[in-house]
Amino acid sequence: VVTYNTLIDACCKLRRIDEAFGLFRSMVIKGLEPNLITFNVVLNGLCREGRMKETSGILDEMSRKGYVPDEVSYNTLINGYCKEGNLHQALFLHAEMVRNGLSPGVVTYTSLIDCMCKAGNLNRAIEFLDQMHVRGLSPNERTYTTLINGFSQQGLLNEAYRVLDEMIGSGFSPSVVTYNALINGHCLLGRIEEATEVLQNMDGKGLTPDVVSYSTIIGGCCRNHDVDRAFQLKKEMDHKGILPDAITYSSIIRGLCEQRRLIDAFDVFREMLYTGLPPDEFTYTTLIDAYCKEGDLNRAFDLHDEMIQKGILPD
RNA sequence: CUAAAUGGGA
Repeated sequence: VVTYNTLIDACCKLRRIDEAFGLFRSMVIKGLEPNLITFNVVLNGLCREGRMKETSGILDEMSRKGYVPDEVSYNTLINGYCKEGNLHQALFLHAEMVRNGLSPGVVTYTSLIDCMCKAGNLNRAIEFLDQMHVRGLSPNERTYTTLINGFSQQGLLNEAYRVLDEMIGSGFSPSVVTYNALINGHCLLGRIEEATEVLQNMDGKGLTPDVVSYSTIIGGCCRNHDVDRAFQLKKEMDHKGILPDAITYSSIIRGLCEQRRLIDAFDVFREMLYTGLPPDEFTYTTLIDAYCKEGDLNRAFDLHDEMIQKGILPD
């Protein structure tokens, strides 16, 4: 059963949920009883795909077999509904888990805080943080990072840094993710200089900027119509041995398209192919959109066909 | 063996 659970989980994480279901069903055929973890893994697979409707069927199947959802099950579902933007259902499940005698833990609260942040309701996020303290729970590094990201996304950098201080004061070391959230906050305000400073200060904290750190700033430069600076940063990445990914490339392509530099954009696209990085749906959509806007429908259709041929489905 | 946080398109 453990082997199956591991395999099913791996399929879910690779977004091969159909194979996951195949394995799940074949367990029963082989006479293996799925356990609570199996069900949790399957629930998580559905949640990750945004297939929340299908979770009730699995929950029914669970209860038919006599399994009662545990904290992990609830956290999985709460997070799924949060990502879907269904705050109501997330809060309902939070109440239900308490009603069923389960104690929401730090993971539950971090999900709810993230949910509120993404909904732009930072006051509500802080309320949950306070509620955690009342219940004797301590936020962890991820909880703080979630909040810092929430404030950064809203352009409330002072608040974000206040949380950072609190985080450090509580004995936590900000991670690369924490700093990346702050970098993004600076970029969203168009303050690329500051973002770059944060990036540079990371080294002194014993942290190495990663592909996200760079892609964030590259995206920020492109939004500011400064593609040249984006190229500079891309060079710096190459120099440091940080491998760009599809997002890094798509950001640059997007910046070039916006400047109507479609020839350059296509060159970058070719470089991407050349380095063996598979473009994804976003990359294609960016280019197709740009060619359409230029009235070059032939190239747009060529790319459309190319993406289908590569098994990337247009949406 | 399962749950929470950071970057790109329309």
